[in-house]
Amino acid sequence: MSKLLRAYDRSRVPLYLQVASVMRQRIEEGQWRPGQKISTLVQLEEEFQVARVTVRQAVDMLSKEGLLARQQGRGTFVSGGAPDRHWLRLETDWDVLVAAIKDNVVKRIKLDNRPAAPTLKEGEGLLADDYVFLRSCQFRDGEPYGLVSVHLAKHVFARDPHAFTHRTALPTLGSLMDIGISHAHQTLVIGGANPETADYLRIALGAPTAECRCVVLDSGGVAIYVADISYRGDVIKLHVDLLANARSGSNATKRASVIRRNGRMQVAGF
Amino acid sequence: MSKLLRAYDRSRVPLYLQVASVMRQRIEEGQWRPGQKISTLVQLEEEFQVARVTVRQAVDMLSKEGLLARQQGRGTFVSGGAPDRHWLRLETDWDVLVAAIKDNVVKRIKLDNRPAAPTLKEGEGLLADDYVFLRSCQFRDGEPYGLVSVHLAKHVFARDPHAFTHRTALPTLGSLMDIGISHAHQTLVIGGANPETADYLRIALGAPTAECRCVVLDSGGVAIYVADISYRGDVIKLHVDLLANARSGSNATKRASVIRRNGRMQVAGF
DNA sequence: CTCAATTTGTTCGTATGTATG
DNA sequence: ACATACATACGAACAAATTGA
Repeated sequence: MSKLLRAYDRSRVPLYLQVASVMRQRIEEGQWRPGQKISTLVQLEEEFQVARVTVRQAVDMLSKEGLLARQQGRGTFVSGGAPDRHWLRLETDWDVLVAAIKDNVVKRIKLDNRPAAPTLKEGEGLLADDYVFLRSCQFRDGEPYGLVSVHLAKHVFARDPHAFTHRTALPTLGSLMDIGISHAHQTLVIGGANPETADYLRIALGAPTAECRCVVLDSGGVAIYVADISYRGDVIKLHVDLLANARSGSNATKRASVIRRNGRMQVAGF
Repeated sequence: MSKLLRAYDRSRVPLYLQVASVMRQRIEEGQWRPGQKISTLVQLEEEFQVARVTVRQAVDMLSKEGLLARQQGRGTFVSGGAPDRHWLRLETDWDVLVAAIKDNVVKRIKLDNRPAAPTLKEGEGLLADDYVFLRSCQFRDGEPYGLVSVHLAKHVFARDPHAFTHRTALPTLGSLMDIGISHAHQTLVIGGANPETADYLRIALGAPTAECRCVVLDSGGVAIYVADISYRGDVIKLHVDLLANARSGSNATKRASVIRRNGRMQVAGF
């Protein structure tokens, strides 16, 4: 059995769509360049180990998308380059992050049912007395790309309700200088869109998303800001300077000693 | 038309699998807790706007996975908590990263065709004269989770061929103290498995992956290490301390001024 | 104990989409 | 273009187990 058929058994996505995805990927990566003649149907049949009609179905799709063009008797050609993806850069530093998102355009979402408090995991601090729940959708060119749910401690929200409801919360939070911030972290995992997220972001159910969680603790260890953000998986890009800390002069060996192998947790570079 | 059917139009993944995914997510998130009775088939029919048989197919799947248990006349129950995913922590600091992966177990892959040199993008330095290409697959409990392709400058490789072929390259590189490292960065985007990656990682074609690229430049700005890594998307987790830099004492406002809005690039927290 | 309501289990028939040769 | 096979999805009817009045 061929690689592809084994993969098909694992996925249940129609074969012609899988073949189309691989071909689209080749165009996006520049492996197949604009104007270039791609392999013949016979070659593609052999490579993907599928019937001719299946290859044709895949090529049909990409033709309709405007990526390929067929000419009877000549072959199939790449008609245009794929548009740029991964335009959204994710930041990993408080100051850069806050400065960067302070002008972001968002659309508030009205809520039917407001969850009272966030559910905090271990290491995410203590619950505040009361929270305000804010929700918004982020747009670019009229296209939604991020769905943001924020729990903001009520006593912090009360400091400047107008700013918190009309602008992104994090910069506003940063501008309240007298609130001591003892801790701020973010986590990211890759997930799949649930029905609600899929609907807001206008993507397929189960389409890959970046699930981000940002938690800010005040000087008393109370979680004053807890955000859960779902980004479309295809627009984000993360960039990390591995030597940023080393350059800023802290002790390298000391930091390296922080590593723990807690249970089955494992660590890797990315 | 319901949200789900609109989403179905966008995805072409079988409906029963989509329904199963949503239910699995609810169990993983704790929205449906172990022992709890979940909604009846009739309720699920209405919620997802699908036929009874389709709901049953989804429940069947999760039963086989051991997440749900059905009892005729009583209902369907959550049998156990979902196992912890996201066990692979991605590191964002050179020292921590190097120390952490130095004992990783990998399996070298024999190569048919060795690409001569990496393709460098802007800002990834200058090409070295010659490269050695190494490829390996990372395992945990006999399950593959990462596929690593490394271009290593030949003159660096020649310093300790045995170490570079038998251990992970990055720690070995770090141990060669006289090689000045001027720059090291990583990028991450979310991608989908191509046929080759899907085969090595034993995942579905197009299944979400974390596509990581790590580039190390020597003091002359030459790219001596270029790694392209594909991780299974479902096992990784990224954790970033937003205040790490602030704590190490560098000037916050100075760093914030680094932000550029180059073209249509946009920035966000995650 | 019986009865009715609830809930899952099973099995028709039908239609459509996918994939092969 | 055609015949064939299989998977997906629907709706509907009926069977079997559980529960509580």
